Amino acid sequence: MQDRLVDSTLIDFVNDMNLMEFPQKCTLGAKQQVDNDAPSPRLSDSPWSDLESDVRTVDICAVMGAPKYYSRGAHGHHSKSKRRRIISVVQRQAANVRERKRMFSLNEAFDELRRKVPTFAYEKRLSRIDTLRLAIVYISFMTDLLENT
DNA sequence: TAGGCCATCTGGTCCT
DNA sequence: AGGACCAGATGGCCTA
Repeated sequence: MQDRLVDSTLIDFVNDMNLMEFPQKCTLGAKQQVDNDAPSPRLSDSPWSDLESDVRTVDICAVMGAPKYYSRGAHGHHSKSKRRRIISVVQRQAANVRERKRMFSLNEAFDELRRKVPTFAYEKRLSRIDTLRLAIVYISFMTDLLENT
C-alpha cells in the first residue's frame, strides 16, 4: 500500500522535475549517451595516466622560460603576505597530481549521488549543479512524504 | 557562434 | 613544511 503510494508519487515527482525544473535537459546527444555513467575523459582516458610526465606543465615552463621555483603570492601587494612559500617545479607538479586526484574523488561522489536521485526520465547525464539541485528537491520531497504519512 | 559544462593549473589559506 | 581545500582563470568539447 505504502509502496504503491511512494511509487506513484515518486513517478509524479520525477516527471515534474523533468518537465518543470529541467526542460532543457531532455535532449540527447550521441556522445552523452555513450558516456552516460562514466566521467567523460578529456585530456586522457585515465585521470592520472600522465602523472609521471606532465607534458603540459613542462612545455609551458620550457616555452616561458619559467624559473626552477614557483613563487607564491607574487601578485603585487600579495607578495607581502605573512607566509610566502617557495615551491619547486616538482612540488608544483605533485600538488597538481594531488588536486587531480581530489577532483576525481569529488566526481566519484557526484556519480554516486547521480545514481541515488531519481532520473529515469533523463536521457542526458546530469550536470554537477543539476545533480545537487535535484538531490535537494528530492530530499525535501521525501522528507515531506515521511512527515505526512 | 554563444553559452554551458568540465578538466586542469595555480596561488592563497587553513590545518596538522 | 607540506597536504587539503578552495576559488579564479583558462581552454576544450558539445549543443542549441
